[in-house]
Amino acid sequence: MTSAIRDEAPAPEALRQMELFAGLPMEALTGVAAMARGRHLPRETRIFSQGDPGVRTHAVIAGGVRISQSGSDGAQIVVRFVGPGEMFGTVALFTDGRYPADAVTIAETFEASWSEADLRILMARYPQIAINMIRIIGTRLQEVQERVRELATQNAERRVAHAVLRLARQAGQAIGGGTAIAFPLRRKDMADIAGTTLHTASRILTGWTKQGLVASRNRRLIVLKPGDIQRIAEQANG
Amino acid sequence: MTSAIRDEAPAPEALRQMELFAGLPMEALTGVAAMARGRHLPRETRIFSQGDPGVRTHAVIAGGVRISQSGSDGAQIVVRFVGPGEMFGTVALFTDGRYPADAVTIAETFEASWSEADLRILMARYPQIAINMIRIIGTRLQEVQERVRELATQNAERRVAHAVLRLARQAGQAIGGGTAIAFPLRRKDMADIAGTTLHTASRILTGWTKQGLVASRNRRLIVLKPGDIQRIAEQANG
DNA sequence: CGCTTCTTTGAATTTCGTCAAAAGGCGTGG
DNA sequence: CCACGCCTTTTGACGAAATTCAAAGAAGCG
Repeated sequence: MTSAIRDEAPAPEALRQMELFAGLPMEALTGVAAMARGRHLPRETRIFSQGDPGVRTHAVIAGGVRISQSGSDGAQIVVRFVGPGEMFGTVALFTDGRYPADAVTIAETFEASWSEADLRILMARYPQIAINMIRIIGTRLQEVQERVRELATQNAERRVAHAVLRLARQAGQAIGGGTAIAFPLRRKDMADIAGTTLHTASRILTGWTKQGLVASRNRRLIVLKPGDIQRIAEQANG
Repeated sequence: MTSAIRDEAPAPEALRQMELFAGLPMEALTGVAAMARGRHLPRETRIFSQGDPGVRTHAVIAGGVRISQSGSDGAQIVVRFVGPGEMFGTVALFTDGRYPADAVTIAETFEASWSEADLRILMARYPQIAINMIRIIGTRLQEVQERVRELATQNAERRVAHAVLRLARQAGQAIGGGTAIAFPLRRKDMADIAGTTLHTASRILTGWTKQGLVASRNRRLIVLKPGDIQRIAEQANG
């Protein structure tokens, strides 16, 4: 199911919030908005698949998207979750013209996208856009690098702790006595994020639940004691 | 020891080979060369350290550089090795102004570097540079993502196999009956690249040596049967 | 030639993934 | 509203893989 519920251009004001277009004059934003394609998509809709040609750069205006990647051997990881104001599908831009991952909505979502050609025109006219893009990708690269170090050096519990903290920071909303992660997460998702199996992830999370560090309400994880989780994330192995 | 042996500006012709300045007119290259700072550095020289402020973008003209990262807990990984024509230190550009890793020469090296301010001027004048930069970082991001998947899903032997193949592709030179990796690698380096311990790396490599898949001559690894290594890299776990 | 650094190897231990199965939730359709 | 089936989560037992601990050999360097 890839059909849009309703199509419309995004508002220039919505673009102003986005890092890619930060620091642009209003007249530029109008031009950017004119080149955008906006789409409303229902939950669990595939936006693009690994290997698809004809790359566009996407941004979530509202809702959320899961980016995942599967290798030739079928093993899968979740690359990240994308929330409002964040870009996705930017990596393949100006490289090989194929998406390197799958993107699927995890809730009803309004997204905007631009073609590579249009973006090139915009960048030539407003170099600030290119610099913003470099900053965005550079930051992402650092984050992924961080993840590599985690995977290479830390045990499963620490990795899950990091993943939970990252999600809470990225998509946390305060609720009575804790921080809830906005979107529903299955144990399998947590496992794919932390680079472990759903069994290990389940064991760790139920352990924490029994200690009162976290709680789950209908698929949504609630962090009750961020300090304790932080301590787990930082403590040396063993 | 960070003292340069000898300083000089890089030749515009040397820049033409670099991906960052691909597709630029000669007159532009002259301008780029004028803004560069070139340095000759002896072996095992630290170019920058994790956390250093005042970020510049660097390129190796000749020689090689090891980029490594260590976490707050002391655990260390090798991010990558940088060879002639490749850039490094680009990630922090336009972000937080601090280097995210350590860079140390692994051989006598000639490197060039540009300040963030100069690069910004160059990009405003030649947007192609910005687009090249985006492509370079985007490609790197994909590679690192790949590594994340490897670490999350593959066992140590497969990861070492991937690491060896990557190095051979990047820095391999044909010698009698095999491909030698140009720079000296200790077991600890291999381990840090593959995300394991030097003990495990040693066991795996001596195993391969006994089977005749690889050989070592004074710290340099020689790949004798790339096909067999490839098979190990691709075979399912177990 | 002696010292330091790197590599190899063995044995014990631990972590984590695998196999297997039960229990819990949720929505659908009767 | 209840019963059924499907999907997810939990839990136990087991085994394989890799880290840790320990120490001996080998190689490079002054």
